[in-house]
Amino acid sequence: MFIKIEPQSDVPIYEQVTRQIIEGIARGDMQSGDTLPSVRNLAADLGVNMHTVNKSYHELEEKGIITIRAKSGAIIRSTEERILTPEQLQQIEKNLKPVVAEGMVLGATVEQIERMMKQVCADLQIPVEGV
Amino acid sequence: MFIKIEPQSDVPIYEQVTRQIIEGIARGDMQSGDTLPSVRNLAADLGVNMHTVNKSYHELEEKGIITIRAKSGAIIRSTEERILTPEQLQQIEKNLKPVVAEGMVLGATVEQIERMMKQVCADLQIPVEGV
DNA sequence: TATTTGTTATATAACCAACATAACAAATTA
DNA sequence: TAATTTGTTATGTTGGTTATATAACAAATA
Repeated sequence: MFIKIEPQSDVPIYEQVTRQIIEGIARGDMQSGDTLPSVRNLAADLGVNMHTVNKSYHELEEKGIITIRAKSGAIIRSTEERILTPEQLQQIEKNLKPVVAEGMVLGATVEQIERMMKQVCADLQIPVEGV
Repeated sequence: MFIKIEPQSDVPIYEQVTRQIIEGIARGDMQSGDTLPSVRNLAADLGVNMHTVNKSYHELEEKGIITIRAKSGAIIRSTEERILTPEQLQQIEKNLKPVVAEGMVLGATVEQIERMMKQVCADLQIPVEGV
């Protein structure tokens, strides 16, 4: 798989797994309907504990990104199933706020931050008009 | 002061303090050259421990936002002193990435996320062209 | 001089991250 | 059907972080 763990990061391992799976889906490495590797397989692959991966999968389920079928496997939900709720939109905005605020206080302009956002989108290979 | 602590948030108290001070500066509630309250005063004000606020101040210093003068006080650095280093820009982009990626996977469009970013800027009362 | 300041030190309690091991029961596969 | 694989649950341990409390120090300030 495409996941790389940085053991001495301040980001917890289970969070690293969660983020990189999300980025993998955004990038198109994985599609709706695809099955994630079993928690044991991925854990062995990454050299981490089974429960660490399991925690990540449940975080993904809580975010509404995958469906875990007990004793069967984890499946990436289709985009149709993933309807953006107002709560999710609010959550994204809540996550965005401290990042933007810090950037501004450090002296970044709105234009710079917008440029960075487009750069991130480009990294995720998401088509943006004008990129 | 303008800081409100949510004790049962999953965000640590010292992190809440850090973020709200950053937002306060971005919003213009505090300006460059202003002195932050002493760690003891702010701690008493918020009903938290001295060391919790102290940790927050040192986080702000590490981010390059304030200067702590030993046995004197903490001062908000001027925008001129705060020159955006490439490392800082990269850090902002690194912080931005998981938020944007999650939004996209949940079904948000680039336009929606850009709109949210402008909303955040508006909350921070930062003038953006066309707002 | 007395007060206020950040600093440093020590100690404690609670919680979280991560690991290890084991067993269970349902789903899948051979 | 039998063996394997699956997520689930349980228990325990280790290490680190968060947050508190208390105390003392030395420099800056009033």
